[in-house]
Amino acid sequence: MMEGRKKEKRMAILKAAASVFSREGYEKSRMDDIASTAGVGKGTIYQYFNGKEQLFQEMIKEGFDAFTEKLEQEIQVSGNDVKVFKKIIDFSFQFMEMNKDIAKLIIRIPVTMDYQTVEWVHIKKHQIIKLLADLVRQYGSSEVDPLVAAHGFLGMIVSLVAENVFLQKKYELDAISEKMFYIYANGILP
Amino acid sequence: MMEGRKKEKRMAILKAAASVFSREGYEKSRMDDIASTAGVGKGTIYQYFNGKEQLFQEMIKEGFDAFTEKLEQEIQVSGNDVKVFKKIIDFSFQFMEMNKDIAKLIIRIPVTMDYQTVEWVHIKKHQIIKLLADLVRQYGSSEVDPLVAAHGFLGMIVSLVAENVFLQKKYELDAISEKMFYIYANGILP
Amino acid sequence: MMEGRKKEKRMAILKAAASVFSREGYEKSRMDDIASTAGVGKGTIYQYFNGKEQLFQEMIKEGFDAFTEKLEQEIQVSGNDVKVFKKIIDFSFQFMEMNKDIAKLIIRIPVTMDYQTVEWVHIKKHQIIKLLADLVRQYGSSEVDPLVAAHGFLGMIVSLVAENVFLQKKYELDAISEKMFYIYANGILP
Amino acid sequence: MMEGRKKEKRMAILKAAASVFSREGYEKSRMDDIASTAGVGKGTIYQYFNGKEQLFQEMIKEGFDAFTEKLEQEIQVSGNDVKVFKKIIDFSFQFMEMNKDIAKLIIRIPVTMDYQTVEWVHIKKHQIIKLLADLVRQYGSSEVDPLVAAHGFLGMIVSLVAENVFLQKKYELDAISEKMFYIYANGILP
DNA sequence: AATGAATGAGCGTTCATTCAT
DNA sequence: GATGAATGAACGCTCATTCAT
Repeated sequence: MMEGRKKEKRMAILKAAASVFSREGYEKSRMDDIASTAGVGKGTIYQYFNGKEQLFQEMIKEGFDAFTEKLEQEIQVSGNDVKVFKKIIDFSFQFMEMNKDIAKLIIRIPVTMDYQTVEWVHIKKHQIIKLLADLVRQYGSSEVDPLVAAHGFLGMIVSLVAENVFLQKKYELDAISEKMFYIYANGILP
Repeated sequence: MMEGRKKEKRMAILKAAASVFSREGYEKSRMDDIASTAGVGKGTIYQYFNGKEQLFQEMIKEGFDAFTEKLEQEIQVSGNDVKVFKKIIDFSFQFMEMNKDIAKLIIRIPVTMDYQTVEWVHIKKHQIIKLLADLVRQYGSSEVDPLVAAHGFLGMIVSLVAENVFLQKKYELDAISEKMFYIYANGILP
Repeated sequence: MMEGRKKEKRMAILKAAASVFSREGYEKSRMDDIASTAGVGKGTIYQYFNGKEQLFQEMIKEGFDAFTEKLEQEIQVSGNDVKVFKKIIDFSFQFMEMNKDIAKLIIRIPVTMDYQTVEWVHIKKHQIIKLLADLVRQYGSSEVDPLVAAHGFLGMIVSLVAENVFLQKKYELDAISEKMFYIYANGILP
Repeated sequence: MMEGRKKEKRMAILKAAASVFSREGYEKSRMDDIASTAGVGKGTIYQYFNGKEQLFQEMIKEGFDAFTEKLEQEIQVSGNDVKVFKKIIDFSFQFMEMNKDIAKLIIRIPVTMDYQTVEWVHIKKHQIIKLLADLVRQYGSSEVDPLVAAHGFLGMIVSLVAENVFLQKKYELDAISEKMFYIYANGILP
């Protein structure tokens, strides 16, 4: 019971934090603003988090973990097929579409964020890259360098997600996804 | 003469700004720090720029313009050959390697920057994408969507440049460039 | 019974308050800390006291009253002899040694304490001074001003008690007491 | 010139600090208040002092140093006579009368003040006590313990100064001084 | 033109107090 | 009665900007 209430309030604060941080950026975000967005008093935030910085970190970590976890599930349920890359693109587009706040913040972790968090994100990102590199090894030509290919794949996705997330221009994500997969699979040469 | 002196001082401030902003991030950078790095008094900056925000904008704009300008030259001097993409990758790597300060800031324009600057950067980026899309139309298969391909290309470059710029891990850029070009040209499939 | 329980809890809070206030000073003491030291919930304190300030006042008052009461007893049981001053010194040293928390706070009532409490302490102090002045009148030379002599006596005691209470340097209180009494009785001149 | 201006402003801040700290106590004093009392902006204080704590320390130190310095002069110019104790009492009364702000603070250094400052004050106080003990050795009976006598002397002075400083009751300091000297010299016994 | 001392708006955080359970 | 989660007023300090020199 009690536990449920506390979990709920914690989630409300995290959600408000994601919204405000993503709209204002870390430095310009005010704890006041996050508190009133979450519908709690300013002091309440400090019952759940040590301070602004830890609040930011927790939010990023939970968001990124949710993405990674679901991405891994997605990969596992996909059959043994190169189409897994298409699935990944689709999933990424959908996840980021549904979690724009977190997406914005993950794509551009403030350069000034403490070294620990930056490093944490870096490690997480490389876990994803390793995952992708393994898939490239499995389905790709032996001519391609798996790590470079994985990096490139992630870069492509991020570039298009960013376009969608930051600029509020709606693309037909399905069509884009298909086209991007084609390019990644076959290259641009005739 | 006088003009020359002023230009010099302006450049000194811009250079100092790039260094400090890139090291500290926009919000944590202090005008004091930029002034002493530039070797001028704090008040002097306000003789050349309206304030912190405009200083940041001018710096970004000049940096990005320099990149775009030289990129266009590079494209024009490159022969009529698909190898132009390889040249672009090489050029990007080199430019970013030599202008890491600007590179960092361009890659992660603070989310908080005013809408005008974000929009300005967006327009500039799309000029580059159009340029790239034209090249795709010229040398690529008719099966690929030129805009998506251009986006993907830029994403790949940025992803690898970011790795190099932020993490101080030195890659052998030449080798990476070659591998990336192969993937972009032929895709990952066997 | 109920009454007994309440009294006990009240005493526990007062004791905890004396300990914390004396260790941290009035302003730096936190009600949280006092509550947990007393082994009660934070809200419980407010069932027994109006707030932080009143808690402090009650504690001081009870401590001071205990001192004055016992001091008066001590004086009454002492025979009709100038040695009563020696007894007073001994008693003060012993009392303060056993109630260091209260001693610290009485010696240095925070300047910020509300005027009422300061005035209350002042009145109590002057009751003691009157008591002492009467003794001076009784046993001292007619040349000395009883009030000034009483003030001086108290000052001497406080000065030495403070040294002992604040600095944790253990003096041989008996020896000191003897020496101080000699000086007060005979003066420093040969 | 410039130096003069800066020194003046520094002094103005120190004076305002003494006034506010002595009226409100350390913790309740607000930097805002000190600034406006000094007639400067809040930020200006931070150009001259590192923060609230250092401001308090500097003020105490300069005040105490001024007292000690002048006290030593007073002792030296006093002839070789037991009357030096009378001079010390007079001087102390006068100094504290003219520097009530500092006097209040010296008498009751907040218990919570950082250990360094408390220790610094303690050392200074013991320098004075040594000075007094030497005088007792010089002019007093061989029967008295010089250190205890010095402590007692200081205690007497402080007790009466405190009465005067805190309670704004004006005594005829000259008369008190004479009476106190008599007691200290001859004791209270007939 | 160049400077840097002065300024004060702005914000993260603490903690005494309240009140629903 | 007893509790402790929630609250928000309060304050020290920072730093972009101004302006007298």
